[in-house]
Amino acid sequence: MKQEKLESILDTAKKMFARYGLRKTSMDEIAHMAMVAKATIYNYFGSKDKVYMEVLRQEASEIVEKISSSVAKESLPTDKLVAFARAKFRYMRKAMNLLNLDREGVEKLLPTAKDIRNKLFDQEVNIISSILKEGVQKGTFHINDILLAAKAIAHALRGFELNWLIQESEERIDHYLDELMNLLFYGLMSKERKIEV
Amino acid sequence: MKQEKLESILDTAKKMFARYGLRKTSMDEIAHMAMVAKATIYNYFGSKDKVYMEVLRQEASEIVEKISSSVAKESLPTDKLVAFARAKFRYMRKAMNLLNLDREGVEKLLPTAKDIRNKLFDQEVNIISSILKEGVQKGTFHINDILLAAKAIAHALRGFELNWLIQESEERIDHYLDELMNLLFYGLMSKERKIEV
DNA sequence: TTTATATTTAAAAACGATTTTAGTCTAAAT
DNA sequence: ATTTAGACTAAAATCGTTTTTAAATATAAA
Repeated sequence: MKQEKLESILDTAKKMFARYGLRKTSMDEIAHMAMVAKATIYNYFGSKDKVYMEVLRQEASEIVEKISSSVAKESLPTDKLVAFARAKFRYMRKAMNLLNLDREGVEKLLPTAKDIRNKLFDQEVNIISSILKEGVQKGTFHINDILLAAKAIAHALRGFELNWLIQESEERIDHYLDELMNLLFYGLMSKERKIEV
Repeated sequence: MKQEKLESILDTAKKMFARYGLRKTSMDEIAHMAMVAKATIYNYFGSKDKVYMEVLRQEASEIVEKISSSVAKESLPTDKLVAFARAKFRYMRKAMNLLNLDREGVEKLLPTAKDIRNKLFDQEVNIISSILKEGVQKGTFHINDILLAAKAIAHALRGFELNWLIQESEERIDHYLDELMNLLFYGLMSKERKIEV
């Protein structure tokens, strides 16, 4: 098993799935473009679906990675949370296959693909949790149930994910996202509130 | 134009669309079930699509109505906001046509149907705005840009809408919703926070 | 192991015949 | 003056069949 062959296969598969979708790209094409024999792909992956799943897995973990490193660059918990939200949407845009997943409609979705999406969600919750936990330890945040709060925030962020999928004006969405962060930090209740996020 | 005929048509159309979907219900069936002549439906509505749009419009305005009355029952701005969120999801569940809209996939969606959904969103923003405004006037809330805040909240709530469309565990979602409200009220920043919503 | 090639097999596309259905029209009924 | 039943048309959906495509396997050579 040469690593480069495996990478070549996944690389071209990723590009072709993104461009033509799962149904419209054949194993023969992938083999040809990746310059390997078709049998080799089957040796490595076993089936077309498994190739696709691996592509999804890669995109998902890439997103988690990018988000994590964006978050790590910040030191304040508040900045980390903002960095999280922004990075999530910036890099999601580029994960074409994870997105096309939605475009094809909810019911056609392979169960494994659903799992990958759920796992991504869980990882996001984890990251948010650790940000919140750090915030509590540093005394910046005050939260009773960290996990519950993290999940609530993760769910809320999905609303934005959905909205720029349906092609909202892009520019605006970011404003609302910033405002949501602002609200999350300082709440609606009467106290002085900072404006910039 | 007898009002009862018009209502009968819309009523049966609503039920049949909800049960069998737009494509699988014919004008002949609607006419037969509503006990009117097909020509009558065309007299009133002009086309099948227009009947469908009217059904959607009704469902949307019904939701707005129900939400508004739920909100009106509360007197405190905080209670109103919670009532809004809960009512929205309770009544959305029953608006099957508005939901099937999504299940059929984003791209097949009639442009007018999109408009109706956007209008519903705008109306939700309006209700939230007025709640926030009242909260500010009463001194309960402190918000710089009310409209911006309202939109951010409306977007966030869409995340939950999406999630129980994909059939999350139902029970849990409500918890996260409550927690989101809690976060919105009191924020993450360190101060004492009330628990019950 | 990997490759090229051939083979099997199940599913998707293509096709044409048939039926259904949106939308119109008319003459009779209310 | 509406409303109705029914007939009509043109377009779309459905259906049964054939053809093609593409996933997956097998084989033999490199």
